[in-house]
Amino acid sequence: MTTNSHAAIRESLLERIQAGEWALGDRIPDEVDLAAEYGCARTTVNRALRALADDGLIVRKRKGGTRVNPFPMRKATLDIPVLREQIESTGGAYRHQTIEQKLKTPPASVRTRLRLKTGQKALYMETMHLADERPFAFEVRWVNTIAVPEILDAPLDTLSANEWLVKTVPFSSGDVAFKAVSADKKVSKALEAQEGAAIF
Amino acid sequence: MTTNSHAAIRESLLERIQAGEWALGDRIPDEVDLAAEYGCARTTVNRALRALADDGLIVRKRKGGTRVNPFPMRKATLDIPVLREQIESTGGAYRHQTIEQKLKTPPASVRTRLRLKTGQKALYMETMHLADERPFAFEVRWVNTIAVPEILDAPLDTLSANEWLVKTVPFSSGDVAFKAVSADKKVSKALEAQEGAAIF
DNA sequence: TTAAGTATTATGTCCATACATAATAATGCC
DNA sequence: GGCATTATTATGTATGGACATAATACTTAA
Repeated sequence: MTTNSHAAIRESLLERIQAGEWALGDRIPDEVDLAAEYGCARTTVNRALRALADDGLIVRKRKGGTRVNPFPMRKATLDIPVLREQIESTGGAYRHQTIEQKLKTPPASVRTRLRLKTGQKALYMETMHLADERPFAFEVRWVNTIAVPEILDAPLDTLSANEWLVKTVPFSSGDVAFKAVSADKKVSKALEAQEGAAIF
Repeated sequence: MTTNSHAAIRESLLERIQAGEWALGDRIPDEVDLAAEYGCARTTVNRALRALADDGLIVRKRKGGTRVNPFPMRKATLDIPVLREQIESTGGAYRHQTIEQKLKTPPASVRTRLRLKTGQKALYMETMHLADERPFAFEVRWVNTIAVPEILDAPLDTLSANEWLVKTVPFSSGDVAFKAVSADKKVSKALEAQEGAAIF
């Protein structure tokens, strides 16, 4: 109850579910009760619960209440940005460059998708994609190393992680999520720097 | 403006974007103006815009306003339910059964993911998955036949569409989305019927 | 007993308002 | 001019109240 926001509540509920406070298929308290418990408006709880439902963690039914998804289907969610294709289709030469690559604790949204518990780390990668040596896209990626431990030894210098994953990982074995982000401060700095470097 | 709901507004904006009312990277009216135009509260417009932003169709920045995503990255989103693995891991015998399979107009949420225009159809499939002849899961699936035209001739009797897609489709070529749904009326009817049939 | 109709309940949605926050634009100063 | 400071602006989030709706639980009549 440190801060009262939909994100914090979502966070808290996620932990409680993962901690086993409610079993699979169990009904969790309704919005009014949770609002009382967290000391906020029902609207706020509603938003948190809707987010969890979108992630497939809980199932909601009118009158029936909200339940922990009794059918936690193991699914691999791959968002594959096909950058190489996009670039080569316009006649450009594709190249990529790894900027950062290390184990890190992911934020809540990613953690939910990867079905990691709080504190568990995932492989964090930042990659710059270049078309004709000009920066084209910056990509952030999280990989669940528990599901895909081989990636730690993969030859990511020559293949992009994207390609490697698509070619190597049996789809039934892991949970992987990619995430392309829009440019923020850090990114535009990197883009500028490279753009400058490309000019000279 | 027939009905005023976040879904309708989202729908309308999606069409207007696809119709080219605003170019890529263009700024669209801000929430207050849209609320006035649609005759609703800003909250409602906000929700619609947030949904579109989640789908990657628009990009939002504080003070900067909302813009049509200038970087419409083509990406394939695969949500692969690995039902066979799940069933066989518990020692069951897996079998599936196609219940329905036809071209249909998808709802907005699916259409957005498949990047189809209004009115364009997609392949709609309903499949029942059985473990030891007992109904285990019901699955609804939408496939963009423009991206994956070969599926119309695929041997889906022996392979499930799931397996066929995973094995055959080059990931860079198409937009496919799967969607597993929780049991509704129609489904539970089907489940009951099959359960009864399995007993005798 | 079964079917039809009714009440109850938890989620779904909308509204009007308020304040927070990030990012740009404008300002004033050296 | 260049730089730090201060508006301004559009989105982000939260609230409390209201009504809609779907689905269950209950009741009543055939």
